[in-house]
Amino acid sequence: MSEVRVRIAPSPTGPLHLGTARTALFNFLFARHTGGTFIFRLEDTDQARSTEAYELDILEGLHWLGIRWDEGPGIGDEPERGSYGPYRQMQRLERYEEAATRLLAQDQAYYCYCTPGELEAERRRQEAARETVRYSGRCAHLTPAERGAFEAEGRRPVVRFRIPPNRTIAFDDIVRGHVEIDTAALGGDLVILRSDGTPLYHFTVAVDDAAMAISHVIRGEDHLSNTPKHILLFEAMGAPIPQFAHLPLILNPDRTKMSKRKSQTAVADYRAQGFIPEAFVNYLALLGWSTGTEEEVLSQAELIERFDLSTVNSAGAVFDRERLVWLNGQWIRRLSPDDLMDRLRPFLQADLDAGRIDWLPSDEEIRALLYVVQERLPTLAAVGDLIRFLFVKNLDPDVAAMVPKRWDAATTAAALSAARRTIADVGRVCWEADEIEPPLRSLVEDRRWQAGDLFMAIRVAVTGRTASPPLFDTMVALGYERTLARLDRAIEKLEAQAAAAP
RNA sequence: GCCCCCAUCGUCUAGAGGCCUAGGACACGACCCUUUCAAGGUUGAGAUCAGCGGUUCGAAUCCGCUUGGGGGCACCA
Repeated sequence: MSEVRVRIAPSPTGPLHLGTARTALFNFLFARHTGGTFIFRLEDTDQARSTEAYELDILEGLHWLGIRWDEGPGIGDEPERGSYGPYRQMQRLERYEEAATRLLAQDQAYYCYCTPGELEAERRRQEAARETVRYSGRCAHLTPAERGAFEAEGRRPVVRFRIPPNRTIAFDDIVRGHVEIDTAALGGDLVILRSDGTPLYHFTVAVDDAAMAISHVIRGEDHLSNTPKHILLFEAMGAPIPQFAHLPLILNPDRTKMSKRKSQTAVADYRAQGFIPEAFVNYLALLGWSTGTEEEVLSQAELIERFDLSTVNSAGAVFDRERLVWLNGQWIRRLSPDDLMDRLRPFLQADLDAGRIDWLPSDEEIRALLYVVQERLPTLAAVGDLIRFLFVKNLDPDVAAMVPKRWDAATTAAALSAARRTIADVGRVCWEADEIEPPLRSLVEDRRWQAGDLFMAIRVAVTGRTASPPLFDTMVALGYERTLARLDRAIEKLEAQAAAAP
């Protein structure tokens, strides 16, 4: 078998899309598994919609996911790599022109002078007559005189590639098996060069895949019906035909092709929401493929080792955010403390910028909290919800939340006062969770309280919420002075409440 | 409209003719653990394998049809 060369060829007409990321990943996994070459090529011939910002978003997004290419553009100041370049189609225009010229010379392509208006009218008529919509081939056999007349009118021709009218194109798709499509269904002769001379997608794909010696074309199922056009172009250029593998589409919950209208499709958004690349890659790899075992949490290395294109599913897969969140939690729990700390910092900074906390916790403060926080994080962005109360100056605990069902405001105030004395005594000696808990438990026992009642009252007093990391660790993180101050403030509020409504 | 593809729990999937009274995971319920929230553990509910015909001693698995869904048919990619 010849060398494996695969490619991802996104178009910078939008931010990195989930589907592009998944296709890139499958190409990458296949290349790494087989020891082949993974190529990145930018399809930027749609000048009207392409932007540099999108290009950067795609480059950086794939990089963030840990998907590296062997050939393709560099990021930032990095130079382009690979000997089949350039890898930006706008820098390959002469090649398409040359290829088109060759096809014209061989009469496999011709100039077409139909205007967009004429084409539009033709299509309407076909639709009205319930005919198959296709280019009629009006310009397929113009005489030099006719061409001259059109030129004299000032018409600028497109170049069309001749699609044979009655041929069945067959290929063996790696994921779908044998596929046959009749050329009659292809819509007639294909425009390969616009009237301004720039090339169109189906043409550039075939020219570049041939020039870059692509061995396997791995892409979304939405290209399945277009494959015969590409095969015909490969044939016309005398290029070998690559193997095809059409991946199932990623779907909206209503099972239509995933779109930004109905789902969140930008990879950057997931990143901003605190998903980590390990989980994202893991999730994407398992959308439409599985190892065949019951393994679910897999690293990039494990995915590469197990990946097999021939066991990719053929049915579309609904994107399930809940499952992604679960995997994200799995991966967050596997991070080392230092790593987690580094990844959390930007999210805490964002909380500070948004005014949700009053100062940025120091590394020591974060480190002290890691072990209580790590198993509670579904996403990195959730860190604020978990520990925000530690980094605000003032807390205004809700009295109703503080008072357990069995108590009223006055008894809660009294209980907290007793607890405050106990805590104050402990803290002077040694401010550690193991030192705080026993005396509070004996207090509970002496007074015949329910442990949960007292602890909940303290929790709300000290954190302002009914759900928090473990209470004693939380108090340690808060510090002796601030814990007491918050208890005092809570007792004040409770007493005021008790006095107002006895 | 025409062409192509697809079809197992709500979702992602295992399943390559007997191992399937269909397994796992997410989500959901219960219980255990427990100071709350998580995490973890145990467990439950959840799929007449879209339907109908065939092939076969035997079908979720092979074939055909039907139905349903999706995708493609640009001087977009």
